[in-house]
Amino acid sequence: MTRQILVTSALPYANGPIHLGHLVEYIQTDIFVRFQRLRGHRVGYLCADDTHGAAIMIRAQKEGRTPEQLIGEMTVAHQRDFAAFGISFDHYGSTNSPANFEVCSGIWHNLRKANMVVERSVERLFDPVQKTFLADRFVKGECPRCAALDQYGDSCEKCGSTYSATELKNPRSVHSGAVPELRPSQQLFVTLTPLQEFLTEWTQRSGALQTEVANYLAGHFLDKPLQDWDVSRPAPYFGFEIPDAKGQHWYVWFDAPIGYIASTKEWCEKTGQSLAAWWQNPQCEIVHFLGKDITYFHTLFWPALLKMGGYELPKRVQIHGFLRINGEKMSKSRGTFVMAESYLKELDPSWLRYYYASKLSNKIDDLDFNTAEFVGKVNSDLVGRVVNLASRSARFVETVGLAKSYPADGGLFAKAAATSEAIAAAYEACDYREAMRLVMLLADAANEYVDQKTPWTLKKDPTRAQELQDVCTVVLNLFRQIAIYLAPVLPELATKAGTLLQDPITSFAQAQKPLVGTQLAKFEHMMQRVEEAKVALLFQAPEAQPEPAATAAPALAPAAPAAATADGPEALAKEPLAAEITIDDFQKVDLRIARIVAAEHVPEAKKLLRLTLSLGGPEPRNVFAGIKSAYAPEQLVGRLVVMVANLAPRKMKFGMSEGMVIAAGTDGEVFLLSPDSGARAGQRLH
RNA sequence: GGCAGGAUAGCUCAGCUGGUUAGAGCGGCGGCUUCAUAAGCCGUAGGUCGCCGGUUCAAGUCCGGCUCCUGCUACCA
Repeated sequence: MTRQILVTSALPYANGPIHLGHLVEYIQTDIFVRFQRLRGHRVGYLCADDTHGAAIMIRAQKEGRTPEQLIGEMTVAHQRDFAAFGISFDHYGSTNSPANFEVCSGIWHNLRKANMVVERSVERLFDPVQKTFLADRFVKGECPRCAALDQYGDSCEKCGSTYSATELKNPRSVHSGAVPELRPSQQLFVTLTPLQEFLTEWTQRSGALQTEVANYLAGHFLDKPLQDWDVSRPAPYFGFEIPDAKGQHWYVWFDAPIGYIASTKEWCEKTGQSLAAWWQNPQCEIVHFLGKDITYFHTLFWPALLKMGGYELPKRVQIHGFLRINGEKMSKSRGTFVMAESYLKELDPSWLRYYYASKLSNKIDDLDFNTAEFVGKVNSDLVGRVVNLASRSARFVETVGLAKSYPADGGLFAKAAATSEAIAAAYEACDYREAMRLVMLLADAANEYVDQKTPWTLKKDPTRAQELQDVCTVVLNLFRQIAIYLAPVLPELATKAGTLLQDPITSFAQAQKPLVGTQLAKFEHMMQRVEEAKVALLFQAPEAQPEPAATAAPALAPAAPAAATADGPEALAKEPLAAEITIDDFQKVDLRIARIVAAEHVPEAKKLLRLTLSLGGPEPRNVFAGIKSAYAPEQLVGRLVVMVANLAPRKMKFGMSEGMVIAAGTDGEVFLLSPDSGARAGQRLH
């Protein structure tokens, strides 16, 4: 039976280029899509750029252009990278499209009709010093239930009760320490509680989710009433203005997943299909691929939107883990944040497709890119075992072609044909690792056969020409089967195999019947070996890159610009400048040079070190600093740092913290500041 | 600390509803071959299946406890 399958990959954010981490997902999805097409199913593979939100707006501002210019440039870059890796979208749209606005409006209309948009003026806590509304987590006070001190505005860590920030007794702004005022704020919420039962049922019993994911949702969100979802953002905001709420915009996470539908809509209009046939058809299987970081948007909010919008829910949400590089998190400073574009300069996309396939399973585990393993898999599996089959047989029969009828092969072809369904089941389950293992076993068997039949000996005896042709016919057919089974992963190899054997590979079913009597095209190598040095170069830390000559690949030199620094716009884009302040504001902050006289681990804390800081005077300060990940206590003792000396003392789990040490860095990076030599502890910074 | 997952050969991982001597690939070691992109084939050595206890005729597989690791989250004032 022909199935109809709509497949999506998560929409990449238009704020940065595609990197190797993204590609895990797009390659995983593309393999699934190509597999389904080879099985003869009707597939739509849709994606788009995710373009809205404050980050895009702010970045465009900084770069002195419009958000539209920024996202226009980015989508070109994204699609170029995807194309280079063979990602075979049927259509690639943008969330900033008329189609998306239309679909968003339709869903919004239904939410309104169902009274699921809660439009209310909320009394919220406002910081009169910072002049901003305060999120729950930025207010602390006494728990209204058990009167525990120093609790956040959303829940009490002592008694576990939840409440709203306005219920806190003696609230304080976490930013300024000021007493917050109550001020009205106009907010639009989508309330999910009417769907709580439906979502519980769907997540726990539909079979659409991996079990870890279902458990995560059950224990994290569905065990208590789902909170209303704040979907409005006041101007200025780059996004769609909400049609019935002047000055308010849909939050980017509202319109981003809807982009799946909008992209489908554009595709349908372009190709004369009906959108309803894909999104409102219970026979159509909707499959989403995404990373674990965006699980909850896709398994709670998104199903709710689909349900209310009158669309079908996904049959499957396939979630994968993150990419790690040689056992570590990807990191810009270590040079492991490798852009797709950098990879493409020296390496073959097919290699990465196969490598990821050989590692991917149905689990949410992270996937580790190991340089040595990558080289091994490409050179041993692909070149040594698979492609080599053609190399060691095709040349013997270049002039005579394949035998007229398929010779006896001891059941090899039949056995490989019988493996077809097991391989297909592994692809279907996204257990590509298992699929690759099964295929490599076939390659092993074929290589054994070559060894036993020694075609090179047959060649020397003209009377055994028929035997030689028979043996090569067998080997080339076994090779072709493998190329068919690998076609979802390695479409280019399939094309080359089709060209060599003068019979294009278009279907998985072709593996069931041997090919006979065709002529052969002139033999050409189908895949190059990879040099380890080239792969290693990819992951070198930025400062090491200007010296490629030290490696075995001197030809690479021109590619790496010998930049004097690694400065770039990323840091600023990630954390935009704060609102302007006056000199008076600045002078409220008393920054001092301090000497670390003692530093020690806090055994129970994951991120904190306990520092004893001297300002030169008699009373040292006790400060907890979240720098454990980057500094060992021994290396800190004696050095000078900058501290906020007049910060209100704060009671922490492990004791009082009497100040704050200044450091730069995001995403786990930490860089302490040091004064030039000559500065003394206790001196103020002006 | 809370939640979710994991811990099986040097490395990456399989081991379904408990059942004979625990598997694969890579790597190591030894040999064979030379058609092929220094590719291929054969053989071999490696494991107290994290720890403790329990259920059972029988546990890597089930139950309880513990240790460690990963992710999310909280503690980065």
